[in-house]
Amino acid sequence: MTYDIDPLQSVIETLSDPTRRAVLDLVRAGVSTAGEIAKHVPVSRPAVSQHLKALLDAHIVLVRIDGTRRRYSLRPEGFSPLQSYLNDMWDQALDEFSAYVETYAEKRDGEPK
Amino acid sequence: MTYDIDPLQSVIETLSDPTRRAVLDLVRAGVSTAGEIAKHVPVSRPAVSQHLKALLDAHIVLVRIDGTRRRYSLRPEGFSPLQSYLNDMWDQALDEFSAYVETYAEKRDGEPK
DNA sequence: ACTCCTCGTAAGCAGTGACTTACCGTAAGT
DNA sequence: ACTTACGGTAAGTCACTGCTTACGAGGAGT
Repeated sequence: MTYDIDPLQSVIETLSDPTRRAVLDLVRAGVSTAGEIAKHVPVSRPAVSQHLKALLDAHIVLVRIDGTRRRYSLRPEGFSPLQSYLNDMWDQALDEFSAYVETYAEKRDGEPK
Repeated sequence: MTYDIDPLQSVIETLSDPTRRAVLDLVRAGVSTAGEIAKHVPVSRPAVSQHLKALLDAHIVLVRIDGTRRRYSLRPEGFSPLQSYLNDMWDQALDEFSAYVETYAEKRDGEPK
């Protein structure tokens, strides 16, 4: 991952790896520590650490230090950039649909009662 | 891109490339042909074709053949897997928030009037 | 039929990113 | 103090992917 000033880019990029999503799912499910997560995922513990770092950098996960452990938790606001992006898509779809309905209704038989 | 039976995986993976999102944005904006898109993007025309193929495979874009041209258009339903995934995240956030509110209210002073 | 235009596909290359092993720092328990 | 458990970081490897150039297929117009 290079620099990433763009929040949307970093969120999508981070979510695009399946293993990383698996890690995220475990965090979501309450498995909060790196070692514990590693037991449920087919990669080594350092790999999990690296994924957790990526999730942190994308701001979709939080750490709380707890003695020698680090407890990770979900940070749902982190998904906002992605959600906004999707909303744009849906809006567009709606706009085009209503435009289509309008022209269709007009060209066909004008205003239906 | 390997095989991808998983729709969520293919959508996220496809959206994760910035150039590809730029191509998608142009399609959204009504620039429907490969050659025309290539004029607005800092890569070669074949590169654009490859991106369009990826978008097709992920089912977030459609083609209509029009003589010697191919007109691409947005297919918003293609985003559904991603939207569902996000919804899960938000739901989870809501659940945890209300659980927190409940225990907090209970432990603190019982049911507020 | 010949040319022009549009565009997908093949092949090859270079950069990136997801892993692994090895290592080191640090808190907790005895 | 010593040991044990946790876990982040470094270095190196390998596969993948996004790019380019070169090519070929197929409609449209003359």
